[in-house]
Amino acid sequence: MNQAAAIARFEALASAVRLDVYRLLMREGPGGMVAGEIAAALELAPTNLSFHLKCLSRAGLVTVVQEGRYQRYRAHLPSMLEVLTYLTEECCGGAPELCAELATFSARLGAQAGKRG
Amino acid sequence: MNQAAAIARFEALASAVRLDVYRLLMREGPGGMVAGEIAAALELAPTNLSFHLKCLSRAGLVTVVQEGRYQRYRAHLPSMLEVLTYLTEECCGGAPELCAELATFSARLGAQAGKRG
DNA sequence: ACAATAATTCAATAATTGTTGTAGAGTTGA
DNA sequence: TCAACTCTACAACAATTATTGAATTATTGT
Repeated sequence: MNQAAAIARFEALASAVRLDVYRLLMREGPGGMVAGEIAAALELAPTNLSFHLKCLSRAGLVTVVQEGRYQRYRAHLPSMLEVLTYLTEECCGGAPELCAELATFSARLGAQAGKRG
Repeated sequence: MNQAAAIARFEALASAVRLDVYRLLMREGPGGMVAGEIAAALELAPTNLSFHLKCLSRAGLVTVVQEGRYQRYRAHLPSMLEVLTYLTEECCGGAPELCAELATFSARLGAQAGKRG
């Protein structure tokens, strides 16, 4: 993961609308939601939601698949794992035992992400 | 943790300068760095660095303590834990076993944060 | 083919954020 | 007290981001 990709993901979550959308999709889990459902749940204008969904998907934080005339969105856990790994790379140069714990945590989140797709 | 605080933290990391600073402080670990050292390491103008450090500290991602005429900055792990918890609250409503794994991960990062202060 | 539905793209406007230079507040050591 | 040093506060300019409405693309069912 490079710096530009990490910034795109932080920018994506640095907006009230997008943070609400992402957390909603997190709560919804593997089933995901179609755009209209998200708009109804958060009371957003379709145009505005579309703008923010595109931002989230371009950042890699959510995935989209077309279902007929609907677009189904899902939170994408592996991309969050990548961000956390990027943040904590070479962490605690003077205290390597802490880094071992981070590695363990990453492995756990990674295993979970595998189940979600 | 509320939405506004979470947004402040994502905004804080959604800038190349601040992301570099945060990762540098992460690598440096508990010892932290004074502003001048950070400026030298990243080749930043003092005024500009000060602006970004304030943003990071107001967001709670770094801590500052005064040491004589120096200001020492350190990455603050508990605030990162809070953000992750906020993101994954009520995660995977339809698959509770995944949430159990997230709880485990949070506990681990929490224990680590305790050592760092 | 047609009308209805779902979602996006585009263009215009409003609002926010980043960078730079100058000045100033606090600390140190003689 | 004075000069040197570290860092921050303020103001001005440049650049980016968010929201809205109208129009467009694509799909469904009759």
